Amino acid sequence: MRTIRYNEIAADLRRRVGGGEFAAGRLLPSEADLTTAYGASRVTIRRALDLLRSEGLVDSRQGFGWFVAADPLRQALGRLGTIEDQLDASGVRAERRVLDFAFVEPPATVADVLGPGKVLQVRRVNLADGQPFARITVWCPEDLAEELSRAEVERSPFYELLPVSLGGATQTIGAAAASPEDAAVLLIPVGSPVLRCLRVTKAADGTAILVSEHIFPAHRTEFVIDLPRPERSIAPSGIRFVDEA
Amino acid sequence: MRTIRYNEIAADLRRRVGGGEFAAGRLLPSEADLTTAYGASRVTIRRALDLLRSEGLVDSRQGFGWFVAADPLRQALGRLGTIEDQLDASGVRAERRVLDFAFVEPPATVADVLGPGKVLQVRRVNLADGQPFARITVWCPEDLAEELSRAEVERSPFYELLPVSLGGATQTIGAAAASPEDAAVLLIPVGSPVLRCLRVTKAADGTAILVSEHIFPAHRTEFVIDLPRPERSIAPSGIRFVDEA
DNA sequence: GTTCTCACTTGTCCTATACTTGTCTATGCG
DNA sequence: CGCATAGACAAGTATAGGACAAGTGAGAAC
Repeated sequence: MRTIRYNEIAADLRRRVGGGEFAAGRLLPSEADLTTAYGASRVTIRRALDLLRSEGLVDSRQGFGWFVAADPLRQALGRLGTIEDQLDASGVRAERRVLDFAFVEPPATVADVLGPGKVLQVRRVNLADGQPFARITVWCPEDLAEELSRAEVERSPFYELLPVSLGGATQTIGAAAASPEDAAVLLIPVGSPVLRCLRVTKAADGTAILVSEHIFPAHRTEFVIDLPRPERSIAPSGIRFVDEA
Repeated sequence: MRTIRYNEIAADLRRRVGGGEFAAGRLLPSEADLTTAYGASRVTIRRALDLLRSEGLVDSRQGFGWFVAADPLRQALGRLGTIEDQLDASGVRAERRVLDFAFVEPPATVADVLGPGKVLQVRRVNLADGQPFARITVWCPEDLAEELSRAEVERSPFYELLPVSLGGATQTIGAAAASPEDAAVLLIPVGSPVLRCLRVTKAADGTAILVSEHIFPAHRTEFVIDLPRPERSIAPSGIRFVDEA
């Protein structure tokens, strides 16, 4: 009975990865180490690892190594994506409607982050299956927003329109009572609870390029955060608690 | 197991900063001191410090030094920790008060997660500097809670009392209006906005062992989440958006 | 008081080494 | 032809060690 070597190795690695020997986010031994450990050639080891990658179990970065991938669902949604993407992924028809498109002096809180100077302020409402879903205000520095048109902003998310590569974001989640504007746009009573998310998006070089405020009606929305096993994860999960009092 | 040195150093510094060894606003040892202390090169030390800066824990000024970031309550843990730890770390006196301690039939939503059978239900209020800060209800399966006393629960967080190793948690963050019970405990008006966090904690083997509901008054609290740069992150942060409608 | 100097700090660049994955070729075996 | 071994090279990463510029702060000199 002839067995396929890389399938054996893949099965063994699958067991080790799934069995928690390598927890999410941790590095696997290098291909060279695995070569000696399994007594197989590097090509064979790589075929086994490629198999595991195609299953979404592990991933690699050149020059760095192989590591255990997070839960595929988490992975897909954990990236810096738009809410529309996430809705699309769950089969909900998402729609954007621009209420307001103007270059203005930013509010103080926005100026603190983006620096002085005029900004493009876009007010939008997002609809999911025709229902108002989120009231969004985006502020973007004037020099980055020069080329943007109202139609473009209505059609595509900001992330796709800006001519810079994104570096990450910090999001603050809080609760608040719906303001009259929120209530009018979201079709909810004034004072009813809403989730308020303030997101600061940074470019790859670390400069803040986008500030956005998302208001969600509480009854329709919630955030889910996975806190990884504390001691095992390379990247800290990044949730922290803040008192703004 | 391969490890990345700057990640280890960052983890150690994170612990020292969060643990109060360096008080808010205080200077950290200079990079030169840290290189000798950790036996690493300056490049490595700086990568660790840059990591901590990206998390908002520390900051630096040329010619001056590295210091713990200004906002005292921002220097939280990130890890799967208790809110009390995070308050302690920032010098706020945290206090737990048990309101209710009973073995009961769980609500349906809790039974869905923990399975059938009686559970220990503990209602608590957390105080920060004497002010009610969070209203917490914890449900724990009866067989795990047999040895727990009311005094123990008042004294220590659940995480330290359970005889199992923790595997991670999933936390849901939503907004709601304060119920009469919330209002009475937190000293806020009925109907005012609150943050409602439902956390399911799992053991290392993946079985759910704890369900807890945390109610925070909106005006005092918010969550901060860092979404890392997509392509550089090993373990995605794992925030996802859900629609519960 | 003001100004200067000097020690010390971080910010930014460089070179160099070792190690990793990504990709390719050549070869043997059934 | 698929599977395996062996090797070579490119590209990326981690770390060490160094050099220099620029900012800070305290004390000396005036």
